[in-house]
Amino acid sequence: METQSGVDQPCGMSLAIDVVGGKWKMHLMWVLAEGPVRFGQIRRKLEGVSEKVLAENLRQLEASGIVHRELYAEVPPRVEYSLTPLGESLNQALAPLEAWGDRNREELSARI
Amino acid sequence: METQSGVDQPCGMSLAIDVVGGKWKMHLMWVLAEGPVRFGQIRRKLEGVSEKVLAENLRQLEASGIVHRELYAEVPPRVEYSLTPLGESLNQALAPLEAWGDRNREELSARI
DNA sequence: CAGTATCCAACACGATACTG
DNA sequence: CAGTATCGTGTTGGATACTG
Repeated sequence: METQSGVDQPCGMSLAIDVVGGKWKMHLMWVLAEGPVRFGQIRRKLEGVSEKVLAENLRQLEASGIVHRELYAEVPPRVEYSLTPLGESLNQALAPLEAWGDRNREELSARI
Repeated sequence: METQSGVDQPCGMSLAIDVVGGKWKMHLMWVLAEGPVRFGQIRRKLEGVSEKVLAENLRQLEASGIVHRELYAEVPPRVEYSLTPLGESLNQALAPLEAWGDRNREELSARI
């Protein structure tokens, strides 16, 4: 991750982007929003992501205080990921952006 | 840019990220929001960006229909960049995310 | 099951020089 | 002034094999 895009006084956007930037974190938020999920479940929902990258992204979101990781001492091991309150608030803030993308889906798909 | 992060049915977020992803486009939106600006002005406001990268980003935003490029046939040449209506609407959608980053600045700066 | 360890490829970014 | 052309580099992501 490219922490703090070299701009003078980091605006809120910079911080947000540092948190959810990259190819998968946004999709991850989308999956996590539906409730606690296990590692394998996420992999299946986010078709195309490698184990390495998924693990990395989860660690980063965890470090940012967005995701909570609950390890159950069982055999076989079980781990559940969920959003923290901060993560929930981020999801709220993300909603308008998603709505925007939906509203302009036609126009954008044609151009990108 | 990483168009269409390989997920089945692209959610609105994917589209939005494809548009404003990368290190500089968000900051660019921030600068453009204040009104028409010239290439050199943008360079000075976004300290650290190279001419090449700035030009690339502007071209991409232009292609996405977010930015309008107005060329004045003068000597020396003058070019002004501004937000299109679509760009303005994107800015609106971005606002909550920025507000979120501002609200949680303390907490995030410590973690990232 | 839930990861970690490696290795590799693609690409975004950066620095610099040059042009209409 | 407003770019384009080139070249080099670091980071991100992908594929695969292996482990507690």
